[in-house]
Amino acid sequence: MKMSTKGRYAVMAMIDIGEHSAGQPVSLAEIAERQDISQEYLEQLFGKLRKAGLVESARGPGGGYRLAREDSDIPVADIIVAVDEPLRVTRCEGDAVDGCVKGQKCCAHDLWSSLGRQMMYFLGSITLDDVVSRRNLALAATVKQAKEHYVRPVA
Amino acid sequence: MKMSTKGRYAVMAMIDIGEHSAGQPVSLAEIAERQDISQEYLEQLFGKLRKAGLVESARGPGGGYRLAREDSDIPVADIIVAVDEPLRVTRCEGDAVDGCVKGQKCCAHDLWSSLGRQMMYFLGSITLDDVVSRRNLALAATVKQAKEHYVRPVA
DNA sequence: CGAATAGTTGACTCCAGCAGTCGGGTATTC
DNA sequence: GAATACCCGACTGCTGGAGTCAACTATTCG
Repeated sequence: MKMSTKGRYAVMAMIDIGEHSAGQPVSLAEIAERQDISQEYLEQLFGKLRKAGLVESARGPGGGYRLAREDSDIPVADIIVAVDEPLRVTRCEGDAVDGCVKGQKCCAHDLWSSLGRQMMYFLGSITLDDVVSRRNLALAATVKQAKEHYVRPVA
Repeated sequence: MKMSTKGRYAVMAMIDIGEHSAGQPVSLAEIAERQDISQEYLEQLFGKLRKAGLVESARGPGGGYRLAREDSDIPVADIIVAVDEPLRVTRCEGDAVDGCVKGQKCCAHDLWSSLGRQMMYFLGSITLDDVVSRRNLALAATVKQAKEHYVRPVA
């Protein structure tokens, strides 16, 4: 899991499309203007988003990008994963037990993978649509369960 | 919220102390050896951990560090926060609406702060003791609730 | 006392990766 | 065929993390 402005920008741009595309594709110039992100940078990001199949492009005048699927069908996690490179495996990362500590799984290994999973689940369960159509959020009640599940594994 | 090997190392080291300290302080040399982290780097980290009041030090021969509190009383979150600097505010971070987009709160703002909170809650609810005394974990059931709370805010 | 141990501090180097830019493409529309 | 807008790769600057080094201070123990 990784979070940078890259991922943030991508999500913002996707939301922008969701909000302003009325069937018509939305040009990067518009997005750049509205979201205050340089167009050149957006081009980079949208290259990846397109390859990931999250958006479709239309060239020529009147062209731009449109969402490949319903916004209620695009989890935020997909966007992040598409633009943020799969961070290099530093010691203890992902599910593989590559070089944790002396070839063995380090004592905190499960903690990190659990955290990563937690984040992915969270961002995977929230769609573009969710982000657009809501304001003020709070979550708290889930905490206790989170701990329960960590301490006394289900599997 | 930020995650780097810094935070990981710190947690590993703290666990190491928790496991090997039988009343006696544990020296950095030992930890460095067992966890395969350079001692010089550990020195840096422990400087912060000490200032944060998470460990106590004893100098001289036979010296080292010991946990300032019971391991069941040290949430992982505290450790991370102690060593990972409070990341600089890039555009849209923390709770402040500094420079999101043109002075206004950007459309994804709540999403990020919610994610950060989610991580903090998770790591804040897990103590050193939890990490040590468990294996294989899974959490999943919390996801649905997380989404509920995001989409239909309680407050 | 003095030597060995081990924490304390601050400055320093190295480098991957992010943020952002530029220039030249190619497809499409009108 | 001109304007629009996506497409692509290369390039730059720089921050911050990872790790090193050296000199210092406090404590123990013989």
